[in-house]
Amino acid sequence: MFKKVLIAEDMEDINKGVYALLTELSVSEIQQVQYCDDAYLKIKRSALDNEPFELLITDLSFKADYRSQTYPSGEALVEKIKSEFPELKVIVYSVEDRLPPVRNLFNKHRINAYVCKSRSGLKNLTKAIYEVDKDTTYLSPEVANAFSARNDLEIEDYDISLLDHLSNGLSQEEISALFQKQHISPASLSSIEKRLNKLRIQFNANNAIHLVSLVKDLGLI
Amino acid sequence: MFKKVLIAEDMEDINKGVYALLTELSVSEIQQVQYCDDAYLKIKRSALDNEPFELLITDLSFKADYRSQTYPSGEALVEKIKSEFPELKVIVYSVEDRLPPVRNLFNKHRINAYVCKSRSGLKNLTKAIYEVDKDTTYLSPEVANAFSARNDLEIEDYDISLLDHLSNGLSQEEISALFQKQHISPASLSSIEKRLNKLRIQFNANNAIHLVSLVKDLGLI
DNA sequence: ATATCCCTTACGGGTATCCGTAAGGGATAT
DNA sequence: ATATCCCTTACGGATACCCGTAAGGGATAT
Repeated sequence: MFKKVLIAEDMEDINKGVYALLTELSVSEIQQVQYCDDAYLKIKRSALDNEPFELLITDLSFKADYRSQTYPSGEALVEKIKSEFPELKVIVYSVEDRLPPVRNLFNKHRINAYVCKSRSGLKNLTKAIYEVDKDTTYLSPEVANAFSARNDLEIEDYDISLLDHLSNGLSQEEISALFQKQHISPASLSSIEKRLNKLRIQFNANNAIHLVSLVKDLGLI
Repeated sequence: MFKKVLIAEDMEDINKGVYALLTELSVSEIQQVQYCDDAYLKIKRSALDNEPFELLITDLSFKADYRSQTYPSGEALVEKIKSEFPELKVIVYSVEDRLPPVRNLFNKHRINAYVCKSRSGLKNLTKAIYEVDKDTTYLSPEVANAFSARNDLEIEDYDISLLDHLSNGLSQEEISALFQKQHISPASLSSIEKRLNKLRIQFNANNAIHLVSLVKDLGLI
């Protein structure tokens, strides 16, 4: 079982709950932080001291306050950590239960487990810790079909960026120009129109506004 | 100080934290539920038994699970409670820190206090309990300017419904027809265009998609 | 080499939206 | 009563978006 674990979670009470859980699992060294930047510093320091953490349990959303942060979100922290310390296991523990963001964490950042905060969050977190200790991954039941069921159809990064630009106020013509400059293909206005048409059908959207509204709710952008 | 308090919060650990806090404040009777429907039933029952609750502390978002609920959210619960038991004090305790939803809770449902879950959430919750006990309202510092500062300019219900219809995929023409049927004025296509133009300027939006995207992020719809 | 398929692009017509102008109507002030 | 102001509505042109068709080009198969 893990000996040295770091908890990154801004809310005191939850942080305490996780701490209590780890104590029950007889983890000998548990450290807690309420800011992502502190998490990074602690991990960095412990690595330099040759006493590295074995597991990071982190939330996704951290309330911003007067302290400005290099890593404002759990995702930013995970990205940095996993690129610099790929051997450090990471469990994300968050209320987010939309599938695309969860899938992203596994695909892009190679996290080891995802647990939804919920009525039985701590129970699932326990399972996750055991699984990750055994070098397997774990997915909370709430988001179990993040991969298995082809729940939302195949959406490529291209589509995401297209929708993102749209939601940020760019016209289709501007997006076309932008893609041309960035050498992203397809870039023609016609292709963009076609792609958006495909997406509208896929998501049963009446028009572009509806489409963007839907994918925002789904957490795709 | 309150003697009989109900906590409605789906997450176990937070529920426990609030319970502990109330115990410290020597509230004699504390009951806890993890579903809004249970909260309503308990309140109803206690009223019938002539031993009514004096205070409800509730979250806003409750994770949906296999149990289908009449009141799926804290807001739905609060609306029902405040209409049926207006004398029951209500404190909302949630992570939501966008101003419009918070303002709505006070304006539409006459809640007594709003506390943001955050690093110092429990401290603020304590303050809120004291204030509400003294028959005053309380607002968490994170959302203190929900009323004072004219933070987002004057947005009427008309605008909200307009933007909501837009985000649900209706064309401006369809919205015009709908408003005509509902005898909502102004209903003409021209007026709707004008209103949207005003909103675009107000929110610095490039186009309608951008506008809807922005107001969604702000929590207006 | 030719055929076939798929993707990208170009084009054109129809529709929705954007935007300015102006007419009508109600409320209030003079 | 008249003038003024404000809101609603109508209209028309410009632009953006929607949608179908078709041409070109690369990859693979025959």
